[in-house]
Amino acid sequence: MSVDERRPTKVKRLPREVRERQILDAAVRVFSQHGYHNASMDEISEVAGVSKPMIYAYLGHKEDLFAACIRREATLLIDAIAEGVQVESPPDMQLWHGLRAFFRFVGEQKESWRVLHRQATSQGGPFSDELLAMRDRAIALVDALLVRSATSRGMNEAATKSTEALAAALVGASESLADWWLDHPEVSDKVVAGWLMNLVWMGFGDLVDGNVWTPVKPEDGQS
Amino acid sequence: MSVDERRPTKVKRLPREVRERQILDAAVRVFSQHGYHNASMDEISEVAGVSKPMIYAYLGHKEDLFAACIRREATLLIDAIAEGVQVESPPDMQLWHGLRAFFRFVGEQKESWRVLHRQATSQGGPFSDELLAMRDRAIALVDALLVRSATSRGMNEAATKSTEALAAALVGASESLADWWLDHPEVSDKVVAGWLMNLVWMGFGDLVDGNVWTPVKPEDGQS
Amino acid sequence: MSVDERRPTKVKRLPREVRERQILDAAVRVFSQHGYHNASMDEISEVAGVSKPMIYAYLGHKEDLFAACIRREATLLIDAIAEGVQVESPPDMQLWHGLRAFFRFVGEQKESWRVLHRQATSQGGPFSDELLAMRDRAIALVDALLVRSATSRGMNEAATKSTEALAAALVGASESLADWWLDHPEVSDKVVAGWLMNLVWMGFGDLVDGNVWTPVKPEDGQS
Amino acid sequence: MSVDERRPTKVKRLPREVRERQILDAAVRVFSQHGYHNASMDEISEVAGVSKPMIYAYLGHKEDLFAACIRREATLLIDAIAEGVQVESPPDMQLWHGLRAFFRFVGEQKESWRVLHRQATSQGGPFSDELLAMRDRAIALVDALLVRSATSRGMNEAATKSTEALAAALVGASESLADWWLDHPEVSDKVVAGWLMNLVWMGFGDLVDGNVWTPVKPEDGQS
DNA sequence: TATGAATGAGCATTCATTCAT
DNA sequence: TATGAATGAATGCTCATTCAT
Repeated sequence: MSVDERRPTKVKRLPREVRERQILDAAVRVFSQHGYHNASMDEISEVAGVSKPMIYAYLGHKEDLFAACIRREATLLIDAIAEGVQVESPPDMQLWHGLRAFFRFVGEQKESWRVLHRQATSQGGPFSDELLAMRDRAIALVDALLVRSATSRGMNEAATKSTEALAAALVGASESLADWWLDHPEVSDKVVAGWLMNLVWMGFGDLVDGNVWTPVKPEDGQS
Repeated sequence: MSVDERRPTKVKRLPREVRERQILDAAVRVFSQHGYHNASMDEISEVAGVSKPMIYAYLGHKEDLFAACIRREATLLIDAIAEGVQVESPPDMQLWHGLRAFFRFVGEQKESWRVLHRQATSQGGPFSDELLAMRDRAIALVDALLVRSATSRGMNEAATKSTEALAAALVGASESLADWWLDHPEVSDKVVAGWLMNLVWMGFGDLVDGNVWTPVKPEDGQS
Repeated sequence: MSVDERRPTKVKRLPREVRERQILDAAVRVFSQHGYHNASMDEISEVAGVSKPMIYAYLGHKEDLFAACIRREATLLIDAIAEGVQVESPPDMQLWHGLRAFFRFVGEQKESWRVLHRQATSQGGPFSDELLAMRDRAIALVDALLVRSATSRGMNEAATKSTEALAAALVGASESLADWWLDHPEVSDKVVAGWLMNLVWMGFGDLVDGNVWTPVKPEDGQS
Repeated sequence: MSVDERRPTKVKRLPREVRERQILDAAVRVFSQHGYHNASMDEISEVAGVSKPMIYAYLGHKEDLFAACIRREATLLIDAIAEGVQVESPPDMQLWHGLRAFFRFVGEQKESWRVLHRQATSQGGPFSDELLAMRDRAIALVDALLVRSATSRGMNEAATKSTEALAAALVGASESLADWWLDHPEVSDKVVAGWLMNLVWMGFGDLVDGNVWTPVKPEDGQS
């Protein structure tokens, strides 16, 4: 058996499914390194150990290939988070576990995260649509969490209006913090998640409780 | 035939300074519309009303040109923020005015913002370095603010370690919220800034005060 | 799982002859639709319901395949014409029946005709040789007819020299008229054949009879 | 002067107009040799002594380039014919001079003729439209000639219906005869034109005069 | 100063063709 | 017999960049 693996016949003849995974793996790697535009199909095919025609036959054009990468990685991320969250838990625990799962994913799947965050956010191309949609979904989920939480604590008007915006802010903060964390691996994911949790959850709690910050002199806020 | 025809006004001999501004304006516009890679030097030269060799003579290669755009726009943003902040004010007011200036800038200079946020973040060309440096500077400023604030309120250890990370989170939250706001122009910049201020400042205040969130059951945090 | 599933009827083991016909049919169809170059072996194999390796095994390379198509269809055409012509008849009747058979074939086998006329004429691949040879054969046949006819009516020198050229002209006229006819299906094949017959036969008859057209002023013909 | 021509500066800097002609010349040559599909832009650029980007800048995509070739050559042909024909002459003389001009053109501009006849006729591609249109125009002109002629001689019904078809036949005959002639250069263009003129003009004259050919036994024509 | 003219170099894509099974 | 899997080799096209004027 091991001999077979060491000396593959000149041309490995693998089932489509396997090849597709190989290709996607290579593509994620290359896209994550060079970015969408600077990534060449040649390099991907080389890294995948597969000729270009196979890529086109199985995954389609460059754009399709990229979209497939995004879709796969985004699904992985979402699944990871979903797996972490317990639906029955109170909102804060859900958020907490969601954040932890998120940071764990970022820490373990650096390349996936880079593709998702760096490339797809960039701009243009029909794929960013796909990713922005998933980002919006994440925001909506957080929003729902915030709403539930606020409701249970007695929502006031100020909080009501702001939940969607704050959900967006939280997602952005998570992304940015994830980037920061990649440069500071000495901190554990648990700690990082804790910081963010404090910032956001406590801050939001204050808002809900009517414990709001306002400029000392109201007129200072005038534009 | 006549003297006028031999020296048509078409060939304007403009001072270098003016040409450079024309070119940068055009470049920002085109980069912001198509993204760095899809923007072609041809289109930029056309929009600028200047031939390509001039662009190369004045601003250098495409990368240089892009970096120049980033630099100019980032400087504008930073100046706008700096102008809003009063150095003598207490930390919260500084942050408040900084945020307000930031959102005002985003609202008024949409193209600039798009170039800064979308293009430069995207992929690690040599230019993103430039931008990341400025982003880091912003983070450092916020960090300093947080430190000052925490110090004045009696910093505890938990807060000390976290300031830089939280500054990064805040910057990310601001960016993300700015994007959200561009899709929800019905909200005033003041209100948006207020939301973020509450979230962050109050949350950070809680942290400093030792009023921290922790998982209900500590063991839940185990990975 | 069951025996039936292990030997699905899907894999028909057909005799070579049948497969070849399937393939040729498909090839004629595809070539006639897209032209030689734009026709892809993939599409042919798909239309034929046969995998590509089979095509190569049975009919050889693309060029060979095309040549085989040409040969088959040209043979069909020639047979159709030969069947119409009665060898015993006088030359004019032979030509007449030949033309009729030709137009009938064009009307009934449009795809065959398109392959023969459009594709093969077009470009000097090595296949067009094959077709040009058959075309030359047709011209030679017509030439023989003209010679016989002229001889029987007392050939003069002018006619002698011209028969081969006129045969070529007649073949070209037939082809062109066939194309015209495909766009004017309201005319019957008999009528069309009649027109051409008149034009050519009568004109040739005049020539043989010495009833020739000459420029009014001979010097007009000088170049 | 001659020295300058022998040692051009490394990069000749010619006005656009000149380059376009060079490119078109090369394109006609290459297309005529290899056919549209087998002609590569690389070879054209090489033959033209110009880099590919210039071709694209000046003449556009391959299809556009080909269409430009067709258009130029077709215009040359039509102009050559138009120049030969004297509008005031009687129909037969017009046809005569038209044919003579046509054969002269074919003899002198073999490459042009090959591009026009072989390539464009082939099929598919959006360019053949362009050429077919010009062919139709030629047919229409001949048709008009036939109609005028028939009218002046007392047109009968049989002739009336057939003119358009016969015009198509004549054009096809000319093309085919031109091809034949290219293989038989020993015959003068004048003689060839004379043969065709006789065939067609006399035959058509017979038709107009009611001197028609019919199958000996009418029932022979039944299908 | 200012530009039309020119190109090297690369990239996505496709297709006929052939193994290994 | 029959085919899914695999590729070498082109080819059309684009773009940043630079001369020669």
